[in-house]
Amino acid sequence: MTRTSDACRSHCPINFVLETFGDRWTLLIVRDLMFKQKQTYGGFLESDERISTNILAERLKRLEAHGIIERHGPKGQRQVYALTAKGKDLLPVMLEITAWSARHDAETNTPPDFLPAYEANPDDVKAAVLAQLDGDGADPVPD
Amino acid sequence: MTRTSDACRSHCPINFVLETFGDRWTLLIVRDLMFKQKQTYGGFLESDERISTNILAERLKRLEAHGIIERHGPKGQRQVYALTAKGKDLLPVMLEITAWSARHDAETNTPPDFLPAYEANPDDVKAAVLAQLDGDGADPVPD
DNA sequence: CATTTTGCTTGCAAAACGCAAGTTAAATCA
DNA sequence: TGATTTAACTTGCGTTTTGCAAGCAAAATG
Repeated sequence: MTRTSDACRSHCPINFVLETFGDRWTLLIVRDLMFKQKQTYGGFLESDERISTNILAERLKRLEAHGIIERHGPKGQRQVYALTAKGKDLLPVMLEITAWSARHDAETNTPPDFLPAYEANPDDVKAAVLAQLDGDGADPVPD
Repeated sequence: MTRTSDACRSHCPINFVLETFGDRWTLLIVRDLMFKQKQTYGGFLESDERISTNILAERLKRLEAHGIIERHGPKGQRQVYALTAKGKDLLPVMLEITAWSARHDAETNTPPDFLPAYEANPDDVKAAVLAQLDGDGADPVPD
């Protein structure tokens, strides 16, 4: 088990996000919560990248400790995970990452209409994701 | 030495950046190149987070292999590193990361005037960074 | 031309990862 | 209602990655 409160290396803003998200798995959980309507342990496990169970359990604890997600449900029982306000606030970062990959990965999963729509009006795309996160039945987003 | 071409886990755009930047060090090198006018091995070593020499050498190779940076200089001799167009194109991601940390890290190094300026006019901030990268003597940026 | 600095490699212990196999409790079903 | 399946984790263990320290060769400096 890793320490939950890493002695922070600096308060550089880039380093600050690396202290929480600087590994190959953590951001995929945020992606699943933000874009893929997944909110259970089993849901995260099913994702294409095949996270292993011990890593997933540890990352969920870390994300909760950092105030990015919260878990709901009686203890010892099935949990439902959700992004906190701080977690939802990562949306602009996630969308810029998506846009960068759309520009530079020839084989990206991102649908071809995402990039022009996002560049023309980023706020509309953000609003659509947030609306869906806060629970309407609108269309899914990026990838 | 790690394999330079990781079998990619998926072409999800979030995962795509993780394949290159999903560790605790790689993005710090991009930060140094983009915001701190560092472009040598020794410069990167001096940063607050204290990267070790073997990790730095390996990450520079990886970044070059992924087309994010290029090295200039006769082989075997002192190299000067610079961001490629693909690397510079990470600027929007870097600025959104900076903004998120400025909002959520109470002890952030980011100067207090960055956030309002960036939110009021992100394009001006981007233009200022790019101008400096492409070599004028303007004011430094975020932290 | 001796000394220091720079750019990187090597070795090794410690930590993190990733697969597989448990374990425990809830939901489903006969 | 008792048996079976499913979901949510935990544990063990071999492999990979990290991170500290030391080494080394070439260039810069004195």
